[in-house]
Amino acid sequence: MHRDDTANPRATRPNVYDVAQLAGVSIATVSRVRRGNGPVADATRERVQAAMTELDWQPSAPARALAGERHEAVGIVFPELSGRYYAEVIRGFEARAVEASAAALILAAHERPDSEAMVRDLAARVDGLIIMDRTIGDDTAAIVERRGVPVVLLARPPVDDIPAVRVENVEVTRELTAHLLTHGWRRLVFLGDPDRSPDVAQRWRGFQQAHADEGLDVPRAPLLANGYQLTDGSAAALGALDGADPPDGIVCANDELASGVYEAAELLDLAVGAELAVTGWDDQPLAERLAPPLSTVHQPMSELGARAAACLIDRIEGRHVVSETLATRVQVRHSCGC
Amino acid sequence: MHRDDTANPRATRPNVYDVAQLAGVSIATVSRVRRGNGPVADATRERVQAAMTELDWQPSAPARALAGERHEAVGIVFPELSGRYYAEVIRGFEARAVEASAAALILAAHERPDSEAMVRDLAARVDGLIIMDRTIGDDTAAIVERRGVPVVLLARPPVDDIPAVRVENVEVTRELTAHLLTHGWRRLVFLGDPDRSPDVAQRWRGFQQAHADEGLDVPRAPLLANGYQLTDGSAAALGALDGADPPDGIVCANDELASGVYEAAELLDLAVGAELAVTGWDDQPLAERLAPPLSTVHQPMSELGARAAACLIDRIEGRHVVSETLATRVQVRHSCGC
DNA sequence: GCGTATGGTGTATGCGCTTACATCTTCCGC
DNA sequence: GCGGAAGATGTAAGCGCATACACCATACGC
Repeated sequence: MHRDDTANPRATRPNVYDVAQLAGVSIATVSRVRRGNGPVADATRERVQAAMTELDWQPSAPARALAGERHEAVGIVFPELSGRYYAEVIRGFEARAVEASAAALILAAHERPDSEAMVRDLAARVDGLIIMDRTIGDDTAAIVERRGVPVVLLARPPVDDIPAVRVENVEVTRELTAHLLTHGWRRLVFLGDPDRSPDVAQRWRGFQQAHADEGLDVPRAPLLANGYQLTDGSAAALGALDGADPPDGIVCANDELASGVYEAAELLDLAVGAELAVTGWDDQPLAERLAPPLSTVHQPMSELGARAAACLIDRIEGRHVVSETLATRVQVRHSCGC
Repeated sequence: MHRDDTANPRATRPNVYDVAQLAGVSIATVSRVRRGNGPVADATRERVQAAMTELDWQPSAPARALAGERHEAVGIVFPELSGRYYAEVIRGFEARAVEASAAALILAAHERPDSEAMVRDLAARVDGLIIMDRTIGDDTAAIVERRGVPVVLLARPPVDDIPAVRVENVEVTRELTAHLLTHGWRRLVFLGDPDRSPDVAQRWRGFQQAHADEGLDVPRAPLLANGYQLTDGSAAALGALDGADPPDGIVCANDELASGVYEAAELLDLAVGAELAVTGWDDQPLAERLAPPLSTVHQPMSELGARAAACLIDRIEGRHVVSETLATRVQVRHSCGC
């Protein structure tokens, strides 16, 4: 025996040896019963199961991972957990992970300077990793992948052999912008920072293309906000609307920014929908509740996380997967004047 | 050597032996360099570090956990990840966990039938566990604790030796309700299910006590909703407002339900604030944006998660901790008629 | 009746790391 | 000049599990 059996067995967590001893079998049999593989006589199985219950034994996850080379865990790296979008993505991710009986690890890369190291540490404790948005560089993703941990990119472009799950951004923003332009709004600005998110970069491109399509001057620079929260939107909008040559329409990179624009418009006594067009992105429940109801783009947020998780699990299990683009659609309400 | 060195070393992840061999030292020295403990000559340290970098070595988390008996990971179990409240709590939790350089595991217990087993499985791969709200029973929490995994309860009452982190619910709801009553609203109902959440149960109690304080009939039953989303609120409110003896004020268990009540009021052509008082709970950013701005109770959502994580880490490191109750405050806006 | 599948079980090794302990140098004090 | 402390490094024994392989029955073939 590997341990002093005269000591109080309750002083520490039970292990296979304890169960085996109590059931009067070897650890191999205990393992076979637990895993449900290999042949075991019915009577033996019952004895072992009784022992497991009696000792309240739960196998050590690290030990299993070490012996079996599988962590039964997946991780997701995202920039931050503020705003509904990320919460929904993580919700979808977690649900799919649990369905595959894998533990779900999360890491908010934030603007943390050591995020690359943290990601690599995370990679050492999962079977696969989802890397989302503007968090860490493609090179780190490649390193993780090279180390044998499959990666799926989320809301960013695929690289080399690493597949990505994204939503359609360009065409739908083009359509949305065209909608505004054909309804007579002419001095549109785009609110969001293309440099800080691949998604936003694509939306900005769609916004520009719509102008080109109509033969209009193509906007050269977006209106930048400090972040993607309501207050960021109101601050940026206030500056633009109160300045020289104010816009008559603001295409926002998400719904929270749009809410901020509403706030700014209210302060400046501008009627949204009549004097100022505003559009969002995400189609959160709140979009419908704003006054006037917000025209926006619907994207399947939780499904995005779920699909990425599904792809990741496929990769872990050795199946070949390809990049996916999930559909989005313009959701017209009244903030565009309709 | 434990492995066939003629094989391509890149075919598998490098381990301590590879690093040790490359640096010309023993694995003990490699470990010492990595952990930064024990005495190591400067020259040796540099050689080892160079080897680690060259091989791009990341120690196996399971192996470390198995040898060191520490997972360097903490987990949180919550009922669901819909709604801002849970997202914020998890945000605070994750931030604090990472600060303590622990990985963050999440598990949505949902209404999953096997959630108890899932929690026990989760408990086998963390150093400590936060159990939130109505997820799993106290008995399972006790089992986890008895197995040597410290538990901190979140938004539910402490039991035995398991500390809890909560917000103040009773007094503040009493104050909020009294505010409504003294402003002339008389036929108040409480919207939420006390049986499904300890927090809501306390809020319901505060609601009742306010009536008793004023010498009024104490409401005997709350208005139940199917969940805590906007649509749940509107459905429930629609039924109540459209029935016999409609209420003139609705005290909601969270802001999303209150938004739903707004929707119902709109459908029935009732002016919130004038003909119908509505209050929420959470004080989400959206509360301020509703028309009229929502009177609600402010609670420190992300701090709740952060404090729980801090307590958990204290417990893991052997420090004694006591239960905490975080302060809340009534945030009067206009939906109560003020 | 003996050889041989086959089901049931045990033994022993390895997963990659930490660490107590052993070993071997230096270098200092007297 | 010698004993011994202190520094530097190596050796080996686990941590708890999975599993290849060995082993022992029994049952069946002919």
